Amino acid sequence: MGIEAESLKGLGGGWGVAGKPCDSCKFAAAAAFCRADSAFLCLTCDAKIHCANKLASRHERVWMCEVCEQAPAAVTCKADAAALCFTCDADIHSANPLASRHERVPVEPFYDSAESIIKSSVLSNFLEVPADHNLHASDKNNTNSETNANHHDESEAVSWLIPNPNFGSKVVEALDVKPGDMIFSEMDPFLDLDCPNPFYSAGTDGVVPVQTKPVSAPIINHSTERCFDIDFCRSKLSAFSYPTQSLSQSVSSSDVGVVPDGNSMSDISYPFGRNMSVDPNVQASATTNQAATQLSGTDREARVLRYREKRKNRKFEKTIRYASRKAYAETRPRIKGRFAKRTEIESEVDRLYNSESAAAFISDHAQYGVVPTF
DNA sequence: AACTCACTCTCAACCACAGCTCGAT
DNA sequence: TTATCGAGCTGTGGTTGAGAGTGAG
Repeated sequence: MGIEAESLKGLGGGWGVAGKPCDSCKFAAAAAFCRADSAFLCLTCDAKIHCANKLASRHERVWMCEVCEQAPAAVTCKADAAALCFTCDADIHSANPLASRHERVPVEPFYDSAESIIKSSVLSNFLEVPADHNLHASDKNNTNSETNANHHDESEAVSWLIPNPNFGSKVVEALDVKPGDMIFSEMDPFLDLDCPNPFYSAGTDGVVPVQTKPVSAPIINHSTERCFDIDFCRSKLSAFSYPTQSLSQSVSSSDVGVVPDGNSMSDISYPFGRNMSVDPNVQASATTNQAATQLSGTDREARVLRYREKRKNRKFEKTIRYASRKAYAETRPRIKGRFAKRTEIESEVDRLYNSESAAAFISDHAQYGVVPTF
């Protein structure tokens, strides 16, 4: 079981929600749960305790839930590449039919020290994926589209995950991502997962799915055309068993009805390091409102999960909605690639077969059963 | 540096028709 | 209220040609 770089960032309360404190040192955030000791341990304490003797080193340990960081992970979702506790698993994968189809396997315990596993995982990630930071600094001539795509994706993920505004902006800056590269409208389609998918909503034979009318999401702000139509409050993740502190934060930020001014919807969407305004007054007001508009860790987490979900399922290749039409199209006669009337084909065949040259050709090659091409 | 030419690549348009939608009866 | 009919619309794939992009001279 590898630990993704993203999840590593999340260690220690990456969602803005304080992770469960280590039962040993009571200081650092717990990173693993020891079943034998029934204890939550940080990396240091885990290494200290479970490397002390051979018996301790055989204790089964599992990672903390990557979402809530409050409970030991119980399952690993392959689609999300995340280890989740029972609560988060139930909440996330009951959110929509698509999510419920995610393949999940029981989390596998580990026996080495958590720290060494993370180090080796980081090393493998480093070797596996070209280091973007170094890449951008040293190899700006690399125009490989795939690399750029990965670069962009990681930049997106960073923009979602970085809890500290300054840090976030620095990372984005370090990744050499221009503000224009992170236009919200580009990502927006991947955020709103609540639109019904005709492929999954179809209860018929699947050849021609029943198309349901799209359900329009509630509009948050009617006063501006630039309002993005996203209702983060619908996230079922708010039902997580977070400490009341984080819950109240979530409620206060989402339920007080803070009406963003002008472009501030994008401020909500990118609460950290996304304020492109150069007007100091606007900056000041934005800073003042940031506490109110800043999404809680729960909301951000929900958004990231939605984004990941949509990103995994987006398809750039052509999708066939009607297999029967495809079958007909493939068998349909053509003339220079265009569909042709069957009568035209028949007359064309007649013309070919009735011409003198064709008759001579056929008589010469009669034993081969030549099929005319059009 | 600016221009022309040849070549490559991308993408919209075209076609017929089965099957779906929806209003009229 | 339900069933039927028909007009109109949609989507399907291979080929083509226009236009954009690129490199050499």
